[in-house]
Amino acid sequence: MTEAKPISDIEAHLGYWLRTVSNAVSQSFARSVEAEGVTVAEWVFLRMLYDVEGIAPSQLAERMGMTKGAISKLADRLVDKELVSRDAKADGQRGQMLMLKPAARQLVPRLAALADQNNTMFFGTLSPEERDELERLLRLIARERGLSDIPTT
Amino acid sequence: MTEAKPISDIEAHLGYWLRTVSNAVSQSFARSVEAEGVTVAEWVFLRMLYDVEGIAPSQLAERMGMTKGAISKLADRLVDKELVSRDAKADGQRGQMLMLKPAARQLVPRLAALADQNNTMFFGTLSPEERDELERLLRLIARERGLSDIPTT
DNA sequence: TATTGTTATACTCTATAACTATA
DNA sequence: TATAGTTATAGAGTATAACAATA
Repeated sequence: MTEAKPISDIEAHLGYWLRTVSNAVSQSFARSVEAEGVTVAEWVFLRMLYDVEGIAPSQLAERMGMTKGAISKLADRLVDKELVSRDAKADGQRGQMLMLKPAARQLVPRLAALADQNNTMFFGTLSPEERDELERLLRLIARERGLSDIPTT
Repeated sequence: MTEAKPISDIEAHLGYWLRTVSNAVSQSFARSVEAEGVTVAEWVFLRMLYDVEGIAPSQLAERMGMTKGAISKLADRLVDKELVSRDAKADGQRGQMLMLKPAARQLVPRLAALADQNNTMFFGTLSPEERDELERLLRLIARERGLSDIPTT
């Protein structure tokens, strides 16, 4: 029989569980918003636009940690769905302006409710203190590693 | 100006940060194992096979939370790379047997080292107690939601 | 004939890089 | 002529479902 050399994976576990739980949460959420006709990435896109008057694709790309190309494609879909408008910036400014259309302003709160529902399903078993701690640790890592420091609130 | 109705997203935050951090960890790890010629999913696949003598594709699919089709495709790639063997089960048993080839037995510990390195990079700023707590909370959620209760160790 | 596995199809996500438009 | 954005290409991941093989 082949000897399985034991691998020290105390730390590897953390990455493993993080990925496992995150994927499950995202997949579940994807199913839940599917009925509203959007994907998870589209939800994040819309959610970000909800809090601002308008934003340039390049800026959104930075905030979402995606490339210009990816944002462009996402924007295409959302424009097709009549949820987002894409206009040239005013006067002497170069570039574009992405904005939510009225339909999306109504949609986002519904999606947010689904997000809450989904999160309750997964994190509801944790105590409020545990949830706070989990969020604190995740934000800590995000900040340390320079990940999007978007408030999102 | 458009009124941005405030959305209660205390809980939505948790899912958001979870996804953000998890994606960053996975992407970073993907880059790191790319040099060894494997993807993250392939790493998980190989890691699972490392601890067993052999396993049926169907069983692996269940453990990895993937469909048969996805496992089949993954297995194809790994067989092409000469890292995994795919043989009919012995005697009267139906189905197949996936096993690591010797090259993979040497590879997995190297990948595990990269995983440790990657995890240290992301979780190293947390104290040991915080890391334990993070893992405890993630495992708790995974168990509650019936996610793969694989020890992985 | 169930069960196991493969193949075909399709879509999202992501990245890179070449290309276009314009202030 | 930089900069902003689009388009083309490609590969990974995932899912569904039709199909094949076999104990």
